[in-house]
Amino acid sequence: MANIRDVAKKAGVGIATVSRCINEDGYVSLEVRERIQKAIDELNYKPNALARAIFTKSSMMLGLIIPNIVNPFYPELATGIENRARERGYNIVLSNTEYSKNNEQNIIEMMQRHRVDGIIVANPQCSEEYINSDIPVVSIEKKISKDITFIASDYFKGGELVAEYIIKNNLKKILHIKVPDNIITSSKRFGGFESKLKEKGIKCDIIEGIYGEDISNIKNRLSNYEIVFVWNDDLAISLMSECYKIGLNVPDDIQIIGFDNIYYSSKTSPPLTTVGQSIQKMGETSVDLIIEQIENKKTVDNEHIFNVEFIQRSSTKPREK
Amino acid sequence: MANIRDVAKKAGVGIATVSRCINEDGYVSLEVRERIQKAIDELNYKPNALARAIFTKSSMMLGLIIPNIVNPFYPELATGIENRARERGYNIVLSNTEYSKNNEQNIIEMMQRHRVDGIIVANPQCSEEYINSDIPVVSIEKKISKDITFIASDYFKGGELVAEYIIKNNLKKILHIKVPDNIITSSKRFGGFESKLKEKGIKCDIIEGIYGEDISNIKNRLSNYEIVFVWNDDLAISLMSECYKIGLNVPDDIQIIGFDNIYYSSKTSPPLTTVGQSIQKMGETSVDLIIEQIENKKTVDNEHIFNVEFIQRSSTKPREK
DNA sequence: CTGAAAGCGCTTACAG
DNA sequence: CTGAAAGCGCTTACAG
Repeated sequence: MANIRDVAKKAGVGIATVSRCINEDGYVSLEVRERIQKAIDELNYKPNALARAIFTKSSMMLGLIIPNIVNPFYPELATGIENRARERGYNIVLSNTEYSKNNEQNIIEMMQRHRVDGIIVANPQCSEEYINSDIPVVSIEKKISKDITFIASDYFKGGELVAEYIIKNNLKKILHIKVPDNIITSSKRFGGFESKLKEKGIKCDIIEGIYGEDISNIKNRLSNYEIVFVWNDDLAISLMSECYKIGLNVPDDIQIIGFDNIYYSSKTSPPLTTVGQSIQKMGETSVDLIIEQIENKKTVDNEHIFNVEFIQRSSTKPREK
Repeated sequence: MANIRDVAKKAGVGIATVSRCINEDGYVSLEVRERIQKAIDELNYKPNALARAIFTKSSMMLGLIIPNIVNPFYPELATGIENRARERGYNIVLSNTEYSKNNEQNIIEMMQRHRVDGIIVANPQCSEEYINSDIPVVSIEKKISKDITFIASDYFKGGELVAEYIIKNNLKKILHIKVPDNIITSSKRFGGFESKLKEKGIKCDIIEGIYGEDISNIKNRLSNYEIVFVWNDDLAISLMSECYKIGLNVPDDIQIIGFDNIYYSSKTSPPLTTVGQSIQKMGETSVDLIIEQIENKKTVDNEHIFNVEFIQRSSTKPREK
């Protein structure tokens, strides 16, 4: 593959001039510019961004670490991130950890070696590795430390909104399927839900740690409940599927509420009532914040909590007023 | 950030020795190795993979271009690709084009500049850019040229399987929602479907070019049909949702068949009958084939067609025999 | 087994 | 406005 020297020779100029021309930096006479462009086209020359990065100390690459790529929450987040990054001239190196801490450590190491300009991580499992990193980090969903920029939705309020629905509709037999402890350590992620219910003296059963296929383990108990609040839409959709199989009608026999408002939650039968996060916007903001850190070399705002909204669809059935 | 010279100085050795030690290449005495390791740890030194790449002409990065990240088909494909790439020591630079040719051209250019070792592209819109690329390319879903390795499922057979179901069940009022022409140009993607039907003298209505929200435009006509074959699961799921809203029972009033077997197609109510592709396996194979080209600098097999299977779930209702 | 030197492809002062 | 030179952080023959 042609290099800058080949182009310079062909155009009959010095390599510094070619460099200036490519980077549109400093004056190059029109006539020379045309000669250089011609040489570039003829040689099919592509500037080596790696060589450039090593000098400018800026690779124009952002690392994106997500735990899982099947739950559409993360792809939607990634879309927001990728589009904004591209707008801003950055590229995304994507990795998913499959929720393995060991994978995550390897990925961080690799990204550091490749000199990404910043790392955006959703639901991090590691912490030391980010704290010790010389590279700026933005974390989504889970706070790593005071110094690391943190983005999340207002989970507390989300929980409250669901509790309010339950209270208003006078529902009594309640099941809450909680975030598995190994996924988000903060067990009070939906603290607003439990505290609001407790305020009114309402009890609810809680199951923790269920994920994916395990949902079928609880199907026998399902008919005991009027409503189930599930920690994310992905799992709520699995639960609806289970209800369909065992002949439990949603929402007549059992109501279901999820969390996230992923793309498919409006496409289930019935459409899923959920607490909506501004997924794409969170992604875009994470890019803006990491670039701010990269360019200014300092943290400005280091906590962004996004609002959530209760989205009433047909998997719940509010009492007529 | 520390560089190799800092480590060499601290360990009291030459930089060549540090390099050998890091790359486990050539002999370094145990005693020296320990001293170097200590210096690396103390300085928190991370070898600059960019500098290495520029010399070895191998960035250990693979470009992955997908058109869309919301249809779970592509994330699932990406998972297969990413996991296999990591196993083999490669990293993934991901970009999605949003089905825009212009985006795709920019992405290719950027990947070439970043000297990815190979590009895997799903459903390419460009062709010249790949043909002229010095970098190996593997294309999935759509063939670019004779010289570019191509991976796909046996769409023809998939179409035949669906036609066979229809014939066996003596269904007459059939609608086929076809691949939009702007997405896959090859209009005979499911040629097996139409030809098999024609063989038996069975007619079917065809709609082309519908995507996403537009599905609601055809809902008035839906009740005219006994069965709908939709070009992918993503759209089939939207269609089921539309049926639910207008009170059409699946499968009693209308049967629906999709294509892909994405993760959510088993979780709809009712679960979706579909033609299954080996999505993850296609991803893994694409990585193996691109690495083969990178390492041997030549194309070995340049066409891989994966088998498909008819997956009977509850959105169809076969006649009792 | 180990180090000095040349070179990978670029950019950036510094002269002219 | 343009070019020669030094240097970014690494690796690889080549000596020793």
